[in-house]
Amino acid sequence: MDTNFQTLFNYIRLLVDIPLDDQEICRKYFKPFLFTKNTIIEPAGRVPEYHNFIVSGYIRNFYIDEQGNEITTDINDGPRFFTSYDHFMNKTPSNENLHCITDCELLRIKRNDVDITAKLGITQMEYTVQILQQQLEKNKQRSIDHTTLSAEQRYIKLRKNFPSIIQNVPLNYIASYLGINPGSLSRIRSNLSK
Amino acid sequence: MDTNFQTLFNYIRLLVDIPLDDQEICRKYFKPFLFTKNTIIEPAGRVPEYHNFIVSGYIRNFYIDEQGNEITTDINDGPRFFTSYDHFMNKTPSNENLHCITDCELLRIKRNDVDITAKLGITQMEYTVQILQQQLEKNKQRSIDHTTLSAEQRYIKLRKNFPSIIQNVPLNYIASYLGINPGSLSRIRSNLSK
DNA sequence: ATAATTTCTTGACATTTGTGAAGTAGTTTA
DNA sequence: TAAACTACTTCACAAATGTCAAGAAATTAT
Repeated sequence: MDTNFQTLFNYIRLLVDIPLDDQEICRKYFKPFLFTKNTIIEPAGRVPEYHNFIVSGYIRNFYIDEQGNEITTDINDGPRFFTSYDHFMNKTPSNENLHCITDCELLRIKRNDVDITAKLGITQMEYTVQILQQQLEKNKQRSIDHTTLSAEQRYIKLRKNFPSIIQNVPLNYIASYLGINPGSLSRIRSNLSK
Repeated sequence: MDTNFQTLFNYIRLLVDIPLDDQEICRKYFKPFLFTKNTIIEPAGRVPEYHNFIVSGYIRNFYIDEQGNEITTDINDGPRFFTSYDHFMNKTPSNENLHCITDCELLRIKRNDVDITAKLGITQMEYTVQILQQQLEKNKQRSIDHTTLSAEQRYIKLRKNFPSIIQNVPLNYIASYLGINPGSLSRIRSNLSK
């Protein structure tokens, strides 16, 4: 009994039906992986090799800026798909690293296999467009949050929407993701707990 | 001789070829509109009726927050497609108003007609996905800019990339878009000019 | 041209957040 | 268990930005 794929199918079913045939295709092309904490599963500078589904664990995207600082641009936990979408689809080298913050269980499908399975049915295309739209909406909301909310409000919102991230991800990654200095974030946290 | 459509075709050709047949379809379904300054072409609360191509002029998206403040979330000038993408595609009521900052020449296609023309060819689907990806990338970059750049740096970047927006759009809209208080933006501008 | 309106700037002061160093606590490794 | 490392907090001070009111400048309407 493979709970990885059950997790995957349950997640997909949130948006679309997934016929048995398609489940078989998934089982054929998605491969389970187990990564330990601090593994870089896709390095910057290369075209992403895989489309990833997080079964469990926490993964961040980060890049190195001109001053050599790590900038965390995204943090995700399972169950969820994630990838450097634009680079994955355009086959251009990504500027981002994908980093396992904790031990992670993934299901991964190779780029080429995505092209193959895409020809098998319209369902996948529809699903892909929906995922793209979700991602678009997420990025848009994030940019609005960062233009309209204070550092404290951004932290409160993250804590409310993703409490498990606060509990499982080191605060300096969270600080970078929120665009707040780690010291300032610490101060904000201590103010809030009074 | 219709310069509106020449502008449209030239813009599309930046990404894909556009056969004569498809040009005819465009001429059939896209309708020219002329709006005067300060017209709201799509109000918040409704499902967007049109997909828009700006031939000339400046348009912003804005919504009203809980405190009654106008928040400008996007500013576009021609030539360019623009829409409240997620609401347009999902047929859900938008929370955003589309506001002509200046007199605007548009080409518009109705939602239903997009569905019709989509069935006519794969080119449009490919083009749509590319536009979606562009939009996704733009939103992502914007959120990164707002987490990593100071107010002054954001203004400098906008001025560099879109000098015509600085010259043609009132600064309080720009300030809102950049997430800067209008007074602070004025100070930043005066510091820069020294 | 005058008035009315909108847009932009300026200034004093408040608040938020950044900076960098130091120190504490917790966790991992040997 | 000790040592090493990582994560987190705290502090004093600096810098950036917000707030709000007043007024100047520019634009639009009468």
